[in-house]
Amino acid sequence: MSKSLENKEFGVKEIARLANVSIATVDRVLHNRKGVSEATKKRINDIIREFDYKPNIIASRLASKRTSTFAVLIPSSTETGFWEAPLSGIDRAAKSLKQYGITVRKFFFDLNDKSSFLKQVAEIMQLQIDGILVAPSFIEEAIQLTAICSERKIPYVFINSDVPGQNNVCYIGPHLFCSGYQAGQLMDFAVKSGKILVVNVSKELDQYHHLLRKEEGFRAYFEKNNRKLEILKIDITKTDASSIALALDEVLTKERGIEGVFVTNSRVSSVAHYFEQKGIDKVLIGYDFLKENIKYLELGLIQFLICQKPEEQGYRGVMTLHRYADLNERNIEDQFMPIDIVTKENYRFYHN
Amino acid sequence: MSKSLENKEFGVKEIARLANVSIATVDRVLHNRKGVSEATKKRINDIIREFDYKPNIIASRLASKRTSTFAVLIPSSTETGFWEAPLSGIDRAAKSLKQYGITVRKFFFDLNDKSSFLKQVAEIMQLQIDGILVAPSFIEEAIQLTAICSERKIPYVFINSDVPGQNNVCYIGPHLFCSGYQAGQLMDFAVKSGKILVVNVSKELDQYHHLLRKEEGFRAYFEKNNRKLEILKIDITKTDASSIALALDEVLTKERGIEGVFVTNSRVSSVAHYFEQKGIDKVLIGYDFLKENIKYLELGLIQFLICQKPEEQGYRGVMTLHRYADLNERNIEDQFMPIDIVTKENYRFYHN
DNA sequence: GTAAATTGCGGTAACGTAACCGTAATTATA
DNA sequence: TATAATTACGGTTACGTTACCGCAATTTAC
Repeated sequence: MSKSLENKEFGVKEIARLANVSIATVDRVLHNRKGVSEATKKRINDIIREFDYKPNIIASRLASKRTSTFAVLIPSSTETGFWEAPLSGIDRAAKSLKQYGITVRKFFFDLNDKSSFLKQVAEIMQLQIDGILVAPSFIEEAIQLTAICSERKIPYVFINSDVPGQNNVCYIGPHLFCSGYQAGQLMDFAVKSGKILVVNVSKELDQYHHLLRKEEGFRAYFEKNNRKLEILKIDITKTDASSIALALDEVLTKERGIEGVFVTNSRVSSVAHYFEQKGIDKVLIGYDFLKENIKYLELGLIQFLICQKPEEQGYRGVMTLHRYADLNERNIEDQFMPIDIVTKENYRFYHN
Repeated sequence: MSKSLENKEFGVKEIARLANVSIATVDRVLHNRKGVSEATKKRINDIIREFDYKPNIIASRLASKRTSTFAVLIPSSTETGFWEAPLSGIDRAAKSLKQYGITVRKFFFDLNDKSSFLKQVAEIMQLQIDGILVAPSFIEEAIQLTAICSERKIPYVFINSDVPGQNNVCYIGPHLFCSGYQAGQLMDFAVKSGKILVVNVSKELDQYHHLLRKEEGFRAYFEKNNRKLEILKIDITKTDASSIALALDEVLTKERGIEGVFVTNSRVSSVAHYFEQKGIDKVLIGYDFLKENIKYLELGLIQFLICQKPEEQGYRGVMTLHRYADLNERNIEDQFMPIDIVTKENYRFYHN
């Protein structure tokens, strides 16, 4: 409500006055366009540094009418619906950046089809783009993308899964190993004796190594803490209910005394469904705040869900591109999501 | 990097043209200042509605040089250091709003001295303020504040603890009952038999009823789930180590078979310290992501900490004032913080 | 019936930055 | 040496909104 009165703000005009040049020249220096002699450039830069000039980004945006456009490349909504949350975070960020003239264009690929990824990349490259937020689900293909981006000097941020050493702005997503480790501790709390079963459910080989990292973390917990429980595992490479039932039937009849089950991804609801059908009561731990999972959490068939803020991943992803491309921030750090423990009692308050 | 070319943006100029008036008149209508006949006002408003005019807030802020100032009124850093986190969130928000000409002024009161609260209120009221973020630790005094604010039409947001029915913009903080309920579930997981002890540590009567709400939630869990554990409780009204040791000594010698201890606030580290000294090993659950607490979490003396994003409370508090006062949002909902479960295995990733 | 107040509105200068256009002065080219 | 190209800079408009100043026309007061 109040006006800033005293504010003889220090701006280009003042710099120009002090340097005995026009504001046009100051502007040229600020955007290091050419047409300024080294001498005046130095003079101006000295003043800028001395007075720690910070441009008024409001006026800047108004004058330039500059609009950034970012591309987002993520899987289209999958069976599990996992990507709905990041998408909604992306939309939230897009909405709040819209008023500053920033546009977000969304592109989707099919998780079952690597070529669809490259097709979308080609599509994106047609456009004038100031940055890309990408889920590098396919490693080879993701590396191809980074090559193109590097050539065109387009910054890119990885979301949800990482491909190390790719000169990306940063990574935003879970720390897989540690989340598995956390699952180990929870399992240890809930199961006092008996065997434990690790279940990996995944059709895609590319996804499989993510699951493995979680399993490694899970096992590491028991090792580090000298818990000598027997840990079994099965890989289920089909995701339909009957395939899962079959696989579980087999292992549960063969192996007696399994008290806890750890599903390394959001497919935990399938296992819960199976338990419900068969009236089995075991400690069940899995991943992700999905409707189906919450249903079984509520029913008491799932004890813990580990969630990693998928919505926020999307939001942060876009915002990070903004910080890098529009606000010129550099040295942006990787952003590991918290390892949230969601239970029957706190899920209502969970911010995805 | 690209410019918005086609954008013949629909603005006041266009409205003026369509309504056959000057932009000055449009501006008068937009800010419903007087000096416009009912007829033209209607004409302009119709156009505004028809074309769904949205003002360019960039230009608006540039032209108006309007700067908001918000006051923050929270406890000065306490023994436990709890308020450092909200404060850092407040600073983070202040920093990112600064470039838009928004100032945040911080005021602190002493949690042991109600009069210091009112003194700071008087201080604030000297200033031109566009909103207040306040921790209503003292109920009576907080109500006095709201009365003054209502009179002066200053909006206010409550943080960390609520005083219902005060016409505040919204409340931002934990849902105490539910967080206690969650603690109940965790305790139930970790303790299979034996008695449970609830410990309330607090000097201030005003704070005590917050603790009670958590205790109620805690007990409610066991009741709802038909767990017939015996739940004992003690109130400790002094916070020094020896007072706490004395009280715990007494109850632990009198009552045998206590397996779990629930401390209803961040004083849990004091209990952990006592356990460490005496070599006692029990399940210990408490509150808040504080250095001391994390230390004992790391050492395995505390099993679970329930945390409610104090940093984010501060951040959201300021941002909410901004949304209300600057962006003119209305009907802002209460923002209950998630009930985060922090363990030895995930605290490194916790975003406070 | 004249003076004073009020109403309704238009013109326009800011706000701080961006960037186009023009033009001297200098340098390169023929 | 005349002409073209380049360099180095200034002047100025534009971005969309705000808000001040001012002026007719109308209404009210005396």
